[in-house]
Amino acid sequence: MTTKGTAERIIEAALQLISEKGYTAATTKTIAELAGVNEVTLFRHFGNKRGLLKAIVEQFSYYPVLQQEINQNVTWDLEKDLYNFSLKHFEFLMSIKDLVMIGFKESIQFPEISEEIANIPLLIKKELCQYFQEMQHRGKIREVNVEATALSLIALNFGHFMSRARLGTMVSDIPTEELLQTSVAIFSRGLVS
Amino acid sequence: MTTKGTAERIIEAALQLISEKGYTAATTKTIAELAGVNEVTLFRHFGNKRGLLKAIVEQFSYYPVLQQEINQNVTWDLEKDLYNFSLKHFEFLMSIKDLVMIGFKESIQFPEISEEIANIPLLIKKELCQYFQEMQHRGKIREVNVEATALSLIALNFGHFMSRARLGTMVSDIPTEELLQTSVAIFSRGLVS
DNA sequence: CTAGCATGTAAGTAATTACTTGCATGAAAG
DNA sequence: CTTTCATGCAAGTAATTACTTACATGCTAG
Repeated sequence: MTTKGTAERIIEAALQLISEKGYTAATTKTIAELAGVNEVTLFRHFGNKRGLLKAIVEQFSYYPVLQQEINQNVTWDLEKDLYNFSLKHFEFLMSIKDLVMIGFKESIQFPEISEEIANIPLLIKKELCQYFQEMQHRGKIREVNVEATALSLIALNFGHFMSRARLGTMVSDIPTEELLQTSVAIFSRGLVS
Repeated sequence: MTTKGTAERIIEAALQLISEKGYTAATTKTIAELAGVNEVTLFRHFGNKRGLLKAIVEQFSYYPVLQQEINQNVTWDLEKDLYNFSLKHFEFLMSIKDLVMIGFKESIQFPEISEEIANIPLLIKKELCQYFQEMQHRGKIREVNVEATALSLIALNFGHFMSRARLGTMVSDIPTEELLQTSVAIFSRGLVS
């Protein structure tokens, strides 16, 4: 089907441009140009500009979260697990970087988006809480507020992601893996009893 | 002088609207309305719309960074110092929330802004590196990559800030102080030798 | 009192924007 | 071969946008 191909190309172009310039500044004309499609084709597919954004958000909500991948590779070795998770978390965020940026840029104008992107940390928090609770039962980490702990690790990874995604190497040129390794090393040492 | 008053009101209105809707979607008309000023007054003060943004960024760069405040209250008690810093860091980011948001929203369209906002973490990193180095000399923390450590703490606080600033209590309703306290407790425990 | 200066008001302009309509084309499917 | 369907192309529209010009008003300093 060539139909699906063009629609996808339009969505990709819109994703890129809206994440770069914002919803209003990304005009339907430039989106169509980038997609290599006539502007009318865009309206025939999505009705209007908001329909395009809606399509993006829908694609967003169907995006597989890294839940399974986290649970599968658990070794119950704290530092190893947290490093593996943080790396996966970081790479996941990078892979949906454009979507995350749109979410943060247009969250006030389009509240639906805020709800969608808030789902990601919520799901991850849930998984992490279960993991930390089990680690507490096993006596491998000390008594802490598991929710606050989970949120802290998420914030840590998200902070690294935002720094790299928007500022690149302007703040530091330490390789991402090394950065994550150091932060996870500190974090896991701070959790062991 | 009423002049200064109006210019400031226009900047404030622009700050709010551009941070909410983005540069393009925040029209000069709505900015003038929010400032309670005629639209032409805006152009008489700043020439054109970009001049307004420039004025915002300039105000931004003259903003006092929390450097002194960090150095003044140092007790060389790791957890106490880091909590104090994290709270100040968080409150500082919240106080310039609109500016930070503009920085992240328009960093691609207006690269000058990126450079300005990248300065904040850079300055803070420098201060933190000095602190951690001194703490290492005093034998209070173990041998770690101080730069990566500083960046991690900054990322941690920034992550908390972004979560609260954009998602509010959607992700969690734990009070900010409690969150910061937990994350700093883990972080500082992970640093002690 | 008056001269200057910041602001308001009214009106307009050229460009851009989202979106529409009508028609041509070409490829695939029956 | 013909019908259907996705797309391209040309042209246009109403609304909005950044920005300008000309003139009126009111406050303040000398």
